Amino acid sequence: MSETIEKEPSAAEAGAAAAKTLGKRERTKASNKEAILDAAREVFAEVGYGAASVRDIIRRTGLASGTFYNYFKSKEEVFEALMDDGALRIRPVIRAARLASRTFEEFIRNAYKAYFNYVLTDEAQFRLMRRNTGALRVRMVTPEVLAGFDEIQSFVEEDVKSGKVPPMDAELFAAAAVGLAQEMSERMMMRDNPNADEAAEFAANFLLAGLKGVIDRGNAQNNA
Amino acid sequence: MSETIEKEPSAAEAGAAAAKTLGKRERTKASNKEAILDAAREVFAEVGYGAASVRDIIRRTGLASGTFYNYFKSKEEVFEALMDDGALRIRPVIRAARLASRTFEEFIRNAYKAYFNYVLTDEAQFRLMRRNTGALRVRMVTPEVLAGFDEIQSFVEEDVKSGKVPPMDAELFAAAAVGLAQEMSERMMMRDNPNADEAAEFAANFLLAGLKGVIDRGNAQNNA
DNA sequence: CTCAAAAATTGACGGTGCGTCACGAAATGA
DNA sequence: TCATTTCGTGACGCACCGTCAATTTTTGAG
Repeated sequence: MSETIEKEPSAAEAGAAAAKTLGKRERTKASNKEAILDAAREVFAEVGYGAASVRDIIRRTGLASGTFYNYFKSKEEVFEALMDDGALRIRPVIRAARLASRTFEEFIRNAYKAYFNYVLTDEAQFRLMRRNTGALRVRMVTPEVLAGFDEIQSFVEEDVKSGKVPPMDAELFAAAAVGLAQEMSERMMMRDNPNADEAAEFAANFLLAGLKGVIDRGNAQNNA
Repeated sequence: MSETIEKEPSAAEAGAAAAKTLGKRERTKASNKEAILDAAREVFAEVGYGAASVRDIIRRTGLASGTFYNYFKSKEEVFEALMDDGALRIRPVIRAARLASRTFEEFIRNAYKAYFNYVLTDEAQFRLMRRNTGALRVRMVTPEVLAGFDEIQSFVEEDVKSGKVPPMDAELFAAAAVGLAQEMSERMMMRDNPNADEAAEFAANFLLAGLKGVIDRGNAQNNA
């Protein structure tokens, strides 16, 4: 917890391009963690979660087996970290969409667009997912992403409170939004020429119309 | 591969209530498999997939460890069998809904109703699922169930062909239907007083309105 | 620059669970 | 009754897991 300000070491030496002025400790720690995450991503993508071993992962980093456990408690934990790591990149975008959007519709369109594009962009995560499909599936919509989508629920709840929208089951609606994202993104990814914007538009149209339908039909049983 | 017709054994003996006239071989094989499946369901539900061991499972049956492998190839296989076993109970209902329904709307309503009720009914499957939520999640919508929902895609495709509905991306639409089922059923199950019919109605209204919305908005880019 | 304390790395080790296999028991049907 | 076939058994070898004491590296103060 030393909050002491670092003094430039022997200066120069040029050395690594690491612009950050950090102790060597901190630097190798960060790079090791990154290396382990990268290796894990590869291995999980290649052989699947079940077949992957901690040793397989650590071997690729050149580190010793015991070192793995300085960074992660178990195979499961590194896997979850991997998922969250991916999610962390999309989460702010969804949050930004939330803050920037005055309309619910605007928010939905932006959020889906961001999400679908992210899914397509992240090549490693893509392969990771492809490899892990079965009875035990990877949660592409991780808790982190979920939290992002939960903004949907709160948005709906606000609109309900302000009377813009009749009382309805906001939780189920948010679940629908998440389910759409999960399943549609998965199918989209499997295609030859995936088009994120198109899929996002489809999803958004679907969701917004669905909302309207639910309201019109009067699924207004609120349980609050 | 003996296709020989079974001759009544020593008849009578009354014996087990097993009405079926089967050789003892077949009978114990069936009951063993059932016992293993039951034990596996319990164990997975109690400690989760990761922590469950094949020995934990087989121990509850009183059988020897090696015997497990006469019935299943691995832990993963028995898990999948468990999932399919559950799905097998709902699949015919969805299929029946498909055959009995002349309207797409009718089909959707029946299918969702059947699915949500199934999810709530199957206590063991319920607990199994509750226990297995995380980055690695259980596929409540198993491949078997998926096949049932794929009827949705074919139904839509038919309607497209017959001109009832403008050309659209039936695959993405079906994905949406599946995603709804997966995520909404999960949330529903976590509630204190789950109401399957209500949730099913919500989902059906949502899906049908969504379909309309997608059509109106002209997400008509077909890729066939 | 030196050196002792702190922190991180290492790899060998004990333990656990997996899947196989040779053997014995049970069922089949001639 | 008996040979054949099928199934159950549990010990065995193997691979992986997570730990830990010893070792190396880094740190910061003198």
